[in-house]
Amino acid sequence: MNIPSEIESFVVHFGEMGSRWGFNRTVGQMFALIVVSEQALNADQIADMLGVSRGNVSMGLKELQSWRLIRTQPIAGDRKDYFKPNGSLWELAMQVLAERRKREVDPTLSLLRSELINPQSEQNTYAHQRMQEMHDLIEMFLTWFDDIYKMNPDNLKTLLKLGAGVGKVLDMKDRLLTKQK
Amino acid sequence: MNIPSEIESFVVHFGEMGSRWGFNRTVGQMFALIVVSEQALNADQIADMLGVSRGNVSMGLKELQSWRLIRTQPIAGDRKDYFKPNGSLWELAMQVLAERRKREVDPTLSLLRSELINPQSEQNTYAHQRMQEMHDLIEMFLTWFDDIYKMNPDNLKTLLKLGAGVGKVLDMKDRLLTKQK
DNA sequence: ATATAATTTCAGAAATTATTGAAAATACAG
DNA sequence: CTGTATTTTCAATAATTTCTGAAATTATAT
Repeated sequence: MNIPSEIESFVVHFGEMGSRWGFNRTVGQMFALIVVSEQALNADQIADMLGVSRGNVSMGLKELQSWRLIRTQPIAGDRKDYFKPNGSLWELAMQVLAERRKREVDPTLSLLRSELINPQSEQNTYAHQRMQEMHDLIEMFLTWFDDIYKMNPDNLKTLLKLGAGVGKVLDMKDRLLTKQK
Repeated sequence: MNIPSEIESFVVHFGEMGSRWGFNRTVGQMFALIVVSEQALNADQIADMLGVSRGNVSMGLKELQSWRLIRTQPIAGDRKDYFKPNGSLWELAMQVLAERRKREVDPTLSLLRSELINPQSEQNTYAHQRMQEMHDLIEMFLTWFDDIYKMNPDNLKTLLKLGAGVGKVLDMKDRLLTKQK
């Protein structure tokens, strides 16, 4: 690996974690490298820095683009494609959440929906009830996520920082409304 | 596969999704099977129903137990271990979230922390700043998650159903407090 | 058009991960 | 303690995923 020592362990770590995050080692390393690089990087630079083949980098770039995590940056007088992160860290994090939801949760909801609409056996078996329960739970989470996803980042950050404190606000709302009556 | 047709596609699906969820195909199928079974199942039953080896089932059960997703249920007059889900679907979902957080996010936070405390180069490089930013973002998410995790399920469900509506409640709180002044 | 630069593709090789099944270990009844 | 039932382990093998590198394709400058 041919990269500055201060980022090496960071890049290696993202490679190791890559598999847990839905992409492979090289893709994880590529993402880490692009995120901490001030200048956009071209494919040859990435291949050289990580010590992997040019073909592998090409496939990895495709994958990161399909996740909408990177984009190209034209550099005047250079025909190569240069890649940089597709937005702020906050935007990248939200993008990862949205993409994982699409890949990890949506297919399960679809399956449950079609099983429940089109049951293979009479309803009210134990299994059927549990699938219904699972469907409703996933749907609740996704409705919440859709809602939250639409909020503007500042409100969302406020909400995050509030944490469980939001429960107190809900209580307070009730008390205030009661008093007003 | 030797299971009732009404759950077969559900079980197969959980096998396919398994890899995206951090465990392998067999473990995914085992989990699905245990969740939709009214009676607790023993290892031989599972091996037979899924058509996999006894050894594979033994390893899978270990893994599901390490995720705290299943537990044993003693059956009078039977020396075999019988397995059932370790709690309600809600509890299982929260458990999956907690476990994935531990495996997917905590290690990255640790790494960032140690890199930032013990920097390999002078601070204020671009890379250093981005790592700091990433650290702070992850820490914010985790603090939020810890907070939320402690809430009781009913409040949490209310909050989920409220979704972005929580923004309105925050606004209302401000308005009510202002009026009271 | 032609030549050159850059990127993508993909078959085969390498690396990794999952599975089997038989042997070892453990648990327990009589 | 002995014998039997049950579970676990793990070396060998199978299956899957990732990676390489050369050939094919695409893009662009002259």
